[in-house]
Amino acid sequence: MTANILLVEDEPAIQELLAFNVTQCGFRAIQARDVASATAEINRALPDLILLDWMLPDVPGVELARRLRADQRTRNIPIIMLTARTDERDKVMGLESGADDYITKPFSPRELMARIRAVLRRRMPQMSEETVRAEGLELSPTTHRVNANGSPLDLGPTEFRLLHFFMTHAERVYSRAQLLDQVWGDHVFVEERTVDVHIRRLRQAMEPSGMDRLVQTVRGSGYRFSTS
Amino acid sequence: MTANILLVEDEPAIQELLAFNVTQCGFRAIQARDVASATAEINRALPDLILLDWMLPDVPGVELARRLRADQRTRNIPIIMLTARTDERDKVMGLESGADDYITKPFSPRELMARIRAVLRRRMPQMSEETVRAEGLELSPTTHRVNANGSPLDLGPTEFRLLHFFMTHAERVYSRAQLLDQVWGDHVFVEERTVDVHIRRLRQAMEPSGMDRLVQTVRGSGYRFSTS
DNA sequence: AAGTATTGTGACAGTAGTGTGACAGTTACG
DNA sequence: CGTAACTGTCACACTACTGTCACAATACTT
Repeated sequence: MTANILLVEDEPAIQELLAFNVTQCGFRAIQARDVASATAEINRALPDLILLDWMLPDVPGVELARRLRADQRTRNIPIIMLTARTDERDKVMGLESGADDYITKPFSPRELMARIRAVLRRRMPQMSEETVRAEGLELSPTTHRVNANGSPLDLGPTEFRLLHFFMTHAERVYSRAQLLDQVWGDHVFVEERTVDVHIRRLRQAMEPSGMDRLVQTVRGSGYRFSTS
Repeated sequence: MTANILLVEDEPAIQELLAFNVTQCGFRAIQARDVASATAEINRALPDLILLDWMLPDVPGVELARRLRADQRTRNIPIIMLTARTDERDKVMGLESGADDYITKPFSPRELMARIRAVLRRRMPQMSEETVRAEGLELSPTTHRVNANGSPLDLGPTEFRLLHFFMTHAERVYSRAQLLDQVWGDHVFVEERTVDVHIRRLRQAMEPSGMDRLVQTVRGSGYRFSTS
């Protein structure tokens, strides 16, 4: 997964530091010194994530963020704001402009990387519109249908999203909180045990085809979707 | 969650101030005046966070940070650098050495505490998620699975954490008290002999693959995970 | 060799974590 | 509207795990 990351920053020293760290982590760094060249780069090829400085020579970074959010094509590109100001109001403005996260200068490279990864991880699942297949299961996001060994599965909306998430994130264990974040959304206020109930409903729907064994409980940790 | 914080600072006045603030916030303060004693403290028991002064009598703080980052066992311990210098180059150097954050003297106690909490919050949830391998053993925290020469091991939650700790802290002997701190958590009230029982359960699970020999008893001291 | 300290082991009750059925409130849709 | 589907929550059942003990086995001391 070599994501393209667009760095918009005018100070050469910081620009260089960013590029160094980003490439170090296996991402591809695309550099821009101002909003004008950033826009050009975006038009050339959509990046997977934008690291955007607050202060830029031509137009404020927030303004670019707003523009990107207004455009259908760039709406879903995650943005991390890079700002020197620390007072709360600026932070809120940065977020309300559509940034997914922000980080204040001076920043620690480790923290920056952690946030980049977190944002990318959060974004990735919703980009996949392709049909997912695994172990006789076939889930198609576009037609909203699931097949288990040829016979259709009847799932509710939540169970569908849950199964879709599991199939695109197989093997890994997810805690109830993580599943709530990923499947329900990271803002909702729902009991963690609700996850259990939907897991059960998913298993119940998968039981006739014998596929329910794929949804596994990891006691003390959460759940896992696995073919073994 | 009373985290252990190691304070490495030579000036007695600041050392005291740090210790006061840290304990005030419910953390346990471990004090060291130089790199030598800091290293000794780290070897005795791994702290959850290190507050590291830039200038120290024996070795520069950055050097200690680099060393800690190079060692497998201490790689994931968050470090906050404490520095009087404010010019940008020093900051970058401090961060590239692997510090998670830094704070310039003179600092406000509130800011210090905020950073400590932020770093801890960021660190705590993830216990080094990388797959650990040793001698035909393969433990993956993300999938929550253990393989011993290809065949899966069935471990309870505690045995899993115990093995994970051992594999990431191989060769070294740990007393029962230290194991309770590191694997159970430093707040729990549990008999020391309980460790013995879990060691036995771990060995029992590893026995079919012949891996139980890796968990060794050091009479009078504790246990050790070793490949020899 | 006996005596003492330390560790291994089996059993067991209590408990935390999970499965499950039922139900009321909500939304979707004809 | 009225009905059907879906959602979130609860109470209860059930299971696996935990911590502790008593006693056996072992290593060390004198």
